[in-house]
Formats: sequence, C-alpha cells, structure tokens
Amino acid sequence: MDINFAKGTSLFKALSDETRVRIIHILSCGELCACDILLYFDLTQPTLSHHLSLLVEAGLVTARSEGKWVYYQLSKKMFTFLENFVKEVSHDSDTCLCNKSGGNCK
Amino acid sequence: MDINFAKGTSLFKALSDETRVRIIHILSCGELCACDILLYFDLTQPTLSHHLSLLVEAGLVTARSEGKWVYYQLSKKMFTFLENFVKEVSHDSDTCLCNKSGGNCK
DNA sequence: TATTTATATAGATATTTTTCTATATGATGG
DNA sequence: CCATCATATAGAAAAATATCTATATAAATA
Repeated sequence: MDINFAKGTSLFKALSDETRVRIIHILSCGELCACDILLYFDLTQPTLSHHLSLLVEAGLVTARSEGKWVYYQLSKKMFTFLENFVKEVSHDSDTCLCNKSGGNCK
Repeated sequence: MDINFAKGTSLFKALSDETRVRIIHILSCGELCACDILLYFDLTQPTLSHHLSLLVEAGLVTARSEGKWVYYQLSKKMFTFLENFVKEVSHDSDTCLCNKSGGNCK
C-alpha cells in the first residue's frame, strides 16, 4: 500500500491559505451556502468563489445546488484521509522510503 | 482556547510541496544529514537546502550541526500539533466560528 | 596550508497564486 | 419578461514560490 504523496500534498496545498482553513472551520458544524460563508470574510464574492472552487477541486468540500444557492459541506471522508496521511507520512513505519531504496538511516 | 489559524496554516503551507512531504517521510525513521536526503531527489543541493530551511522555519523539522554535517529530524511535537489542528478545524465543536459570531448555520 | 566536502546564500527567471473589477449565467419573483 | 439575487468566469496586476547557476562559508583532510 504505497503512500499517495500527490493526493496528500494536494490537500495540504488546498489548505495552505488561511482563508480556506477558516472556511473549513466555518463548515465544520454543517453545510452553508456561499453567500452565508461570505459574511465571515472581508473578501469579494469572486475571490471567495475561487477559494471554494479550490476546496471542491481538492475534494475537501462538496457542493450541492439548490435553487439559486450552492451549499457547501465538508467531505468527512477526505478529512479522514488527511488525518491518516499526516500520520502515515510522519510516523516511523516500514513504508518509509529509506527502507525501500537502500538508504542508510536504519 | 482559540484556534491558532496562522500557525496551522503555516504548517499546511510548509507541506504544500510534494518534495517537502517526501522529505518528511524520509525523516520519519530518524535523523539524516542533508547530503543523504539529497540522494532521494533529482534536485540541486541549493534547492534541497531551500526546502529544508522552509521546513525548519515552519518548525516541522529541527536541524543539528555536527562537524561539517547538518542533521535534520522531525519535530514530533509539531506533528502532534498538526494532527490536533486538522481535527480541531474540521470536526464539529463549540469552537466553531459560526457559534461565536452569530451565524445561522446551527 | 591548500584542497575537498557539506551546506548556505545571492540573484535571476519562470511559474503559480491571490486578489481585484467587470461581466456572464442561471434561477426567482414581481 | 424584466429585474434581482446568487454564483461563476474572464482577464489583469501584484506578490509569492520553486528552481537554477554561481559563489560563499566553514569544517575536515591530505
């Protein structure tokens, strides 16, 4: 079971902006439409829309259209993946690259 | 106990590059000097040095000089912080911003 | 002491990212 | 069917990032 570095890194990249991390937090208690999320920020609507689309593209957030609104919600599955990825990558184990490619660190 | 968004985001930013995530993984089984880490990558020495300094600056990795070598090691403390931060930010709780600032999502 | 080895720094360039304004799309309601 | 509201897209500008080559520093060794 190889570590999926590209996928894990793409999640970190999606979370490498404080606005997006705050969006995640705001969504942690349930789904919200974009216009409600906007109230928490001093940003223009297109800028928020861009941040939301990056989060959706990364798979951390899902979007659901209803009437003229789009409701955004956290993907629990992806956050579970992220939690596991952080551990997988940073905890000592036999998946470590140094064991695979003949390094001398062990 | 407010969430430290700036600190958490800075960790995500430090991990938003696949090379740096791979460095973390390579260090997961113990400390290594920069020249040994370099063997795992197709990068120039200054580029790796730059990535290492970003990881150190973020606090995810510590550096220890010995002779002409610099040994790099993961900061377990910071990875524990990161694991907790991911949960804090994404799990429903009374620290959610929407509860604090009169939002209507609950 | 001169050379080699390990690492860092400086400076340049190409790419990516963040944000904005302006505009388009698409649903709702009068 | 026209105006309004929610959202997305286009395009531009400024800032940040990743990478390289060249060079500096500093320790070890011949």
